[in-house]
Amino acid sequence: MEIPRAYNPKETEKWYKFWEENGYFTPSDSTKPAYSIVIPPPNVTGSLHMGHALNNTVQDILARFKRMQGFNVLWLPGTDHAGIATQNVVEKMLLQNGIKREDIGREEFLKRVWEWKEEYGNKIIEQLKKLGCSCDWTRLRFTMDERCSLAVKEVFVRLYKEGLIYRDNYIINWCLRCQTAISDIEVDYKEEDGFLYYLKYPIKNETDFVVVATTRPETMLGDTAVAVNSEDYRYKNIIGKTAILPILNRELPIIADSFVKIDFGTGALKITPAHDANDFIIGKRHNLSQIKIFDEKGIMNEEAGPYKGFDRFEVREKIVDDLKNDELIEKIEPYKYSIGHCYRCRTIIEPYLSKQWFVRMKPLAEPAISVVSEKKVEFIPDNWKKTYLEWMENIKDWCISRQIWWGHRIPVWYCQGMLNQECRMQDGVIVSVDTPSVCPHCGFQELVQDDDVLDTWFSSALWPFSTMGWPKDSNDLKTFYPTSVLSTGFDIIFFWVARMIMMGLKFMNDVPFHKVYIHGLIRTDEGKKMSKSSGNIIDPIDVIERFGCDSLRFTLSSMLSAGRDILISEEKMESYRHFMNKLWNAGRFILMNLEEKTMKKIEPKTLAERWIFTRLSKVIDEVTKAIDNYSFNAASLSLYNFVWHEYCDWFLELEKEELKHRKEEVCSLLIESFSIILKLLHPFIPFITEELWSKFNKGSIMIEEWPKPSLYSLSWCVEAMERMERVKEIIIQIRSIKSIMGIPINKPVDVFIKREKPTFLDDEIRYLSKLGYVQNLTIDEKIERPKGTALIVVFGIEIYIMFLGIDTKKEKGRLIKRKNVVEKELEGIVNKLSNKEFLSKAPLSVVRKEKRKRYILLVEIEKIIGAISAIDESS
RNA sequence: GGGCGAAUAGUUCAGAGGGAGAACGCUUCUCUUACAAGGAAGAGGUCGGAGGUUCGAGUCCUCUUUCGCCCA
Repeated sequence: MEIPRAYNPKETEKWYKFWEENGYFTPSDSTKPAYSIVIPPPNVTGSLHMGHALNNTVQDILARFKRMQGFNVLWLPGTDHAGIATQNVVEKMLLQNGIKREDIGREEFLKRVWEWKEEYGNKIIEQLKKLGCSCDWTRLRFTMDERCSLAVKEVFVRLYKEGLIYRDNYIINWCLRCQTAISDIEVDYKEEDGFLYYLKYPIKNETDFVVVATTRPETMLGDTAVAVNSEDYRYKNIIGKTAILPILNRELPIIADSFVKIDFGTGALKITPAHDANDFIIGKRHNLSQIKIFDEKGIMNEEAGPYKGFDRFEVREKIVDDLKNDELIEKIEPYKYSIGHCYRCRTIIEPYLSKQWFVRMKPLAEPAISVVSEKKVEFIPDNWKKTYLEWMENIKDWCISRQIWWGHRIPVWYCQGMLNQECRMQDGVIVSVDTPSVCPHCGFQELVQDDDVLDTWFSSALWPFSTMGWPKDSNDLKTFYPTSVLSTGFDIIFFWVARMIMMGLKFMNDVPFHKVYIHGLIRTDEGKKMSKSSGNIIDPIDVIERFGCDSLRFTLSSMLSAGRDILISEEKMESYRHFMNKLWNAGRFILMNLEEKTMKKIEPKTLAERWIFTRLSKVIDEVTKAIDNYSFNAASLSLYNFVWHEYCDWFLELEKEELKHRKEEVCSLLIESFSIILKLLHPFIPFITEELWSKFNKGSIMIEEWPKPSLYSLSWCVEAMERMERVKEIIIQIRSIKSIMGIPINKPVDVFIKREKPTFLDDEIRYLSKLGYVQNLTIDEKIERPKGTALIVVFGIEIYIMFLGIDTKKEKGRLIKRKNVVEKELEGIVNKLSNKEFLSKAPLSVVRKEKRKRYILLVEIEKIIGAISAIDESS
């Protein structure tokens, strides 16, 4: 049978449809042990980037591997509604037609978002299919679908009833562009160049001033106190006095608080409880009033007096000018300070006093800390555990309400009547899974639902069980929860992993997954982050088009060493595409020799056969262990090297000769060995392996059984390995010496081996003649160095190669060079072996090994010296 | 300021107590009957620095330099 000369990935990628149509992605046999993974749901607005490609390649390798190992595998896919991001996308689209979301209202806007989702939201799903992902698409989920929404409401209500969700006026992070609160971890802090302004506040009824330092002078308008540290002798006498806020002439008590750092600025701190998180806490401690000076858009309100109506940053300049005029600025120093930005839109975040919903985290965090310290959830690599624990131990309450429209509407209604004591006690708050028609407290019929929606991560936190049917008691939950492993990047350990663990423990009474595999970031070959703005993005879909999906996957997996960033380049993709071509051609070679597909079970016969099946057993073992340990790079590289440099370079070459004599047997062995190789490679490169498999075998490789090492006797294996290593080494040396002598590799030579004849098998002699181009081989213990030969010593065996008209100068030079190398090595060994402590303290096996090495090197040196003096004598 | 990680061949990385390795790149030879996206041979490294533990240290410990990331 003939297949194309060159590997064409496009031809192989058709198999995806076949797998899906045959239902191979759907778990079917519940008698098998379960293995489950939930996909980290990509944003519904997203398109596949290299990070997705990496993460999903990992999951697919595991899913396919476990499926072949006989597990009932569920890989549950889905997408995330991505509240703010999606709302932004649809808003932008509407704006192109001049429509603002406020123009069409909430209901209509949401309708448009859903329409958008139906039309464009499946892009990334299609891309995952292109990547070969074996997800169970019959269970495709969306964080906003009915099932997940129900879970969200249920969780909210239960947490509220337990007092773990509360509503409070608090300093939150307000994004002026997104027009919503965001949580603490959604704020990125960046160092920026700014100024430290020293403002002089007069002290009431005195001529003196207290000088406060601030980076945000405009916030003075909201100041309600000045604080100093009671330990600070400079200020001891002013505690209890009153300062006068310039411009507004507000009276500010001067208070003492240990939070104030004596050595920062002047040691006196202006307190703005409504616009700074620390000041807010100090304000609470001292019962200070909270004055908001600007609205949600950053525009000054009436509290700002003369500055009303201006933007907050304009006000900064104005105030500084005005204070300068009044000589109330002592100095302005350049100052680097860390400032928060919205992680989504980069806008500077304002700490803002606002009424929001919060989750009380401490009680949820405690059990989530235990399961990780007790290794019920294991991080791979292990060091992420520390990051996780540190964050969890210092966790703060989670602000979950968002002032946007797209998302899970908070299941809270406010009674507009508050007719009785009970209702007033509850502040008219009704929390319910189902939409209430009357107030359960007072029976009033006018109820208004909370406008806000929940943080998208709130629904993501429930993902491992909401997707499986919770709060119903579903079969999927019984079978597949807890999941086996979660694969993700370290950037969302706090956002997502931690919250899933907390929610899983709270509502399922069990961890959501046993292992968390954390992979590195994809970077460019220069180690830079890929980003749209630097234009250095490598698009996985583009790579798949050009190099094939399997090349991409194999590139990623071969670089996937736990916890390390991955630098990719087109060069690498290309080199792994070469590997695909190599594999393709190995298959092609076997096919070309095949007369019929039927394979008989044949025992390996020749040395090369015994050797390759021994090696294969070892490789099966290595690869299985490597995948089990998440060492994807070790698994792929071990397969790469085995296939290319052992199977193709040696085994196939040697079997070419065998094919001439025992075709049927050899074909069976070729198919058997190659089929095992294909199976081992299948989780990494599913398409090419399926395509090649289909040429030799019936059925799909996807549902084949994972190979197990063959059981051969140890001595059989050891002998095959040793002999093969020896004959390979002799061949390599013969080639090398020919190359040095400037003789073509394939020029036949006569070779003499000083050994008893029976120490070499016929197989070995044939291999020497085939791959070493040895013409006449003499094996005899009594050989004395024949004239006109070059010497090599392999594992202590003297071997002479006859060259007509040998260049004795070159040969002498070569021998001297070799002698130097061997002498140096020998010196080290001799030193070791003459060290008494080494002899007495090192393990016996090591000592024995060193002695053996010494012996072999001594023999080689002796022979080399002999050869050199023979050259000297004859010249 | 606290934490984590990295530093090994020109490049990207593996190796985690007993012979410094791979891939890519480079040099030379080679269109050989599966594959020139191939084959063969080669050059290239005081394993960031200093100390220590050990019979023995890329490998373990301490300190240090440089770079990267996270948290405050």
